[in-house]
Amino acid sequence: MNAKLDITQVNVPKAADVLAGILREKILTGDLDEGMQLPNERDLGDQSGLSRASVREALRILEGEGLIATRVGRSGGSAVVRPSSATIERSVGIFIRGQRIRLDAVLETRAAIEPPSARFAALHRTDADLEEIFNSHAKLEQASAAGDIPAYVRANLDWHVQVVRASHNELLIAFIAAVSQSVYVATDLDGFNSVEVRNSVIKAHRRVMDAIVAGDGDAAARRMDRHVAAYITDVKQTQTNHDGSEPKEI
Amino acid sequence: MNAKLDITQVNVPKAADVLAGILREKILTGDLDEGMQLPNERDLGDQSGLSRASVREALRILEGEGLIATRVGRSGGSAVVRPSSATIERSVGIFIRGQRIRLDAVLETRAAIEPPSARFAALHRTDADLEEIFNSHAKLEQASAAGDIPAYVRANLDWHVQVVRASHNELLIAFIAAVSQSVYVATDLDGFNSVEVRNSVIKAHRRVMDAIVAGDGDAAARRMDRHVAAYITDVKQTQTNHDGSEPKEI
DNA sequence: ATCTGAGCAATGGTCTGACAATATAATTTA
DNA sequence: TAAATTATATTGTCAGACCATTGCTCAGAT
Repeated sequence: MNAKLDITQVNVPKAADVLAGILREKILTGDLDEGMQLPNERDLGDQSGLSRASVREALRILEGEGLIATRVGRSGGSAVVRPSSATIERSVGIFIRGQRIRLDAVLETRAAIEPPSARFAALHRTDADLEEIFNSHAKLEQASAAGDIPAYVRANLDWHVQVVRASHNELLIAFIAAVSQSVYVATDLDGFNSVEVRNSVIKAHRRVMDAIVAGDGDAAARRMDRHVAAYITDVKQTQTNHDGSEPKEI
Repeated sequence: MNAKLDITQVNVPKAADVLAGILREKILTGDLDEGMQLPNERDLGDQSGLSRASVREALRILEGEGLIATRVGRSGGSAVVRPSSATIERSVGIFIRGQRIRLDAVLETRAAIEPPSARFAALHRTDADLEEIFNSHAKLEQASAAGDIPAYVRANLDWHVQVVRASHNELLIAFIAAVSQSVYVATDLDGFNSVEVRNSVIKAHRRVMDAIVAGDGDAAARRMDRHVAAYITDVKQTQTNHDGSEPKEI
């Protein structure tokens, strides 16, 4: 009689995946440090016993994960790089577009993350952070006065990112950067961003900045919360004015 | 004399990147819908004028982005899939490990996201959501009573994910899932998760669940905020008790 | 009619070898 | 010394072959 075995699924990893996994661990554990050069593709093939095609596939995986960067030419090759928030931004962007996440939900997410981020910003900000935030706001006021809506929208989003950047929490920064990227492509509506809306945005930003300068975390969180809530209201208002309130996708 | 041109950088996209970009757009715009089969690699090569190696590289890129899934064998091939949060989880995990983000910062991020998520959960939860949350909590109590710490930690994280899931905000769910994944591997300390800590966690969860059942967003947010703040305090306490308070990496 | 098994066909997985494109290093030349 | 040229090391791309895996087909047994 046949024995009853408890085997879940026969695992057949591809050669490139295995090699990528080995290299990934070496990189993430610090065994291969930032800036270090990997052997060239032919040497990697010899060392691993794989063909150059498989080696290239493994390298391409790591490149997609933002762990290495590859250059052609003499003294080129693959070098270890620090994974940046760019990878997160890319995957979040694909997720939003692929899942057809509605603009409402994206704004809701931003509204959830920004107030606590503003609190951290008020508590942890340095003088350099303040300067960045003020710079962004100056550009915002300038673009608003000039009526340059695209520049205004860009400066607006940049201001929000700068505030979160002052929190010095890299994860929150990455999340906000990723989400903002998607908000940007969707809120450049004309009809929205009227003079009245722009002026109230400027006032709200000033109040938040006051709290951050004063190091008042509670006030910063509260004011940011009111600001983003008002923003969402404005967006919904404009959407229902424009069209018959069909839910907006990105 | 040579003209002075204002060219930033000569762009030399690789063949595979171009093809991947084309296919990516077709997928994200819905031109290629979920479940549809792509042509096989040889046909794609013929249609695009590229070699099979380049086609494979393009497919590998899309696979890494979670946009297609490839199977071998007859009637295999590459099919379009919905990008899931798994891609975000992977990139966030790599980001945390690669940037050497400290456990403090990860917990801080979770503490920022969960209270507003609990608010949404209280406002949007369905009966099915409540059942999932109660199930997770039941497992938590059971594991705690049995003294099974690993199961307890897993149930604990699962409970938090379930709460956020009740918010029905896919982005927040993805972020929490990604962050929790990293918290899990780091908070399975012994010494931590004592009986006293476990009992206070259970009480806090009950209070949060009461608010969610009642649909009281403010209370849910407030109680979740207190809960995660207490959790962070406990973790820090344990760390300083154990060793000389060296900051913990993941 | 239905089950069983052997073979067949279609597809991705891997390997090999070659050549092209490119960017740096080394050399030559003015 | 500085500029131009050549050499070289490296990735990028291609073509073709064969292997591995999976599902389908169909003859034959029950």
